[in-house]
Amino acid sequence: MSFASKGMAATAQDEAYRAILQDIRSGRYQPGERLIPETIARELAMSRMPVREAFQRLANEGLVLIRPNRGCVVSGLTIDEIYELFEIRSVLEGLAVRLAMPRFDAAALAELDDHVARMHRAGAAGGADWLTKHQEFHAYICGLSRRPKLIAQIAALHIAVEPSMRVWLHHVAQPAHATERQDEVVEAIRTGDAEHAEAVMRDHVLRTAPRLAEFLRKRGQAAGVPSTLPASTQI
Amino acid sequence: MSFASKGMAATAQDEAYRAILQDIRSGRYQPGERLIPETIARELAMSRMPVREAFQRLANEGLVLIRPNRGCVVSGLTIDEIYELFEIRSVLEGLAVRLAMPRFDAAALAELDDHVARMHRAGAAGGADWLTKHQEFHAYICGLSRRPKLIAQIAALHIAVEPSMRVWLHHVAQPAHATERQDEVVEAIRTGDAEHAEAVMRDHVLRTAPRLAEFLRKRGQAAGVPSTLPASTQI
DNA sequence: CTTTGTAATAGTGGATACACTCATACAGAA
DNA sequence: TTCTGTATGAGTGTATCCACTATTACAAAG
Repeated sequence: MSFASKGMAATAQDEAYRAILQDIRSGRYQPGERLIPETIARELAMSRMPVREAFQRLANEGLVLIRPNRGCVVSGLTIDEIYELFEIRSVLEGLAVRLAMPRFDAAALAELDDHVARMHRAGAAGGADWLTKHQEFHAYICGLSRRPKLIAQIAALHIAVEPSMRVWLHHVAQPAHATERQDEVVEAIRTGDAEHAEAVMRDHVLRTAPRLAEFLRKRGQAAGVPSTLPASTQI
Repeated sequence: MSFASKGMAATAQDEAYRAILQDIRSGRYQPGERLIPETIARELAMSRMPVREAFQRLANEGLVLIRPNRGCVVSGLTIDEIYELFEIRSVLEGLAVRLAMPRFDAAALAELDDHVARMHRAGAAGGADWLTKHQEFHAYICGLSRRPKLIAQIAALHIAVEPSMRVWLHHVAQPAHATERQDEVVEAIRTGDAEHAEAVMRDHVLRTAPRLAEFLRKRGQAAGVPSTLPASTQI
């Protein structure tokens, strides 16, 4: 289930949130595109209000930008922002794998191998869901850390770069190429050395950034609408 | 200005957000306390609606928990959650200081010393604003990393533990004791070794956790209302 | 042809109204 | 007395309405 939400929407607002999130992740709503509450509300057969509240949540997660009196646009990422997200993800996933190390017994390692195998299959099949399998691989490792907030933060980071990753994978990259790197991570975990595993994971995460960035630069994209921070937490 | 928001509220919703956030940080709204939109709306001379949207934002930041049809409560942190937040903060601030290292010229180092001096003064005066000065110290270092999202995340973490920190500092701890540790960080920065500075910062951040946790355990507090993840980002 | 002022329109933020859910208190049955 | 069902009230979620803002198109002046 990777980084998707589970359960059913209890409320209209939640339903709106999920629907919009899905459409941003999948790329249906492109960066820079303006989201009009009324339109989406009609689509989902509800009123504007729950849609607006969904916007709030999305804005807090940085997926959308709300400017007062000027509406809501899907916030693309600049190259710098993508780098930054990968930097953050590298240390967080490094932490996660370090904390997860004590829980990697034989069963966990076997399951980890399964994940890698699934990734390989999805990659070889040229399947578009390699990305999903890749996220599941990372999610499995992070999950073993048993740190709910850490897991949530990492998940949010995966989601933030997902749209960019999708166009990248769709247009050029052969996932198979990326897959071989995963083995390094698995190997490091197998050594049992937590510090080492952390370092390798950091490295592994960071390695993707420049390749994605280069692709986006060539496409001239990713200069869309710079996302902004939640207005709250500024220094 | 530490981790406070700047500028004026452009919208009623923003005003509500700031007001509630302030009251949670200061401890006026205790963990477990229920927040009734109507009441707060009356207090701020506005309607329920912007207050509700403010709740959404606060919920996303983990400061508040919204259960469908059951209202909004201030979410205290369990001991485990406090540890987790410090763990996350340690790697993020470690990253921040590493990235900030190239920008620590003579001027920056001087300003850093100023921050430490201010902290010492506030601590010696038994001032309640030692915490603020301490946050400013960290914020200054993080700010030099020039990573907006990283800075925002760290700020959010500082805010999350702020209520607990306030009761701790108010009841027992002598900030002066904590202050001497800062010098280690400054010293490490002065060496110019980024890896070393990162390690020291990690250590510095983590050191606070057990002391705070022990205090809260003795007080029997911190078992308030466990905060939850944004329903969105689960694995 | 460009610039500036103005009108029309789309869209946003907020208030109010209404329907539904949950919790509490209380009455009656066991 | 204890348990269960019901009624009542507080509070939540959503829809609709209104006032205001911003943007666009267009017209008049330079």
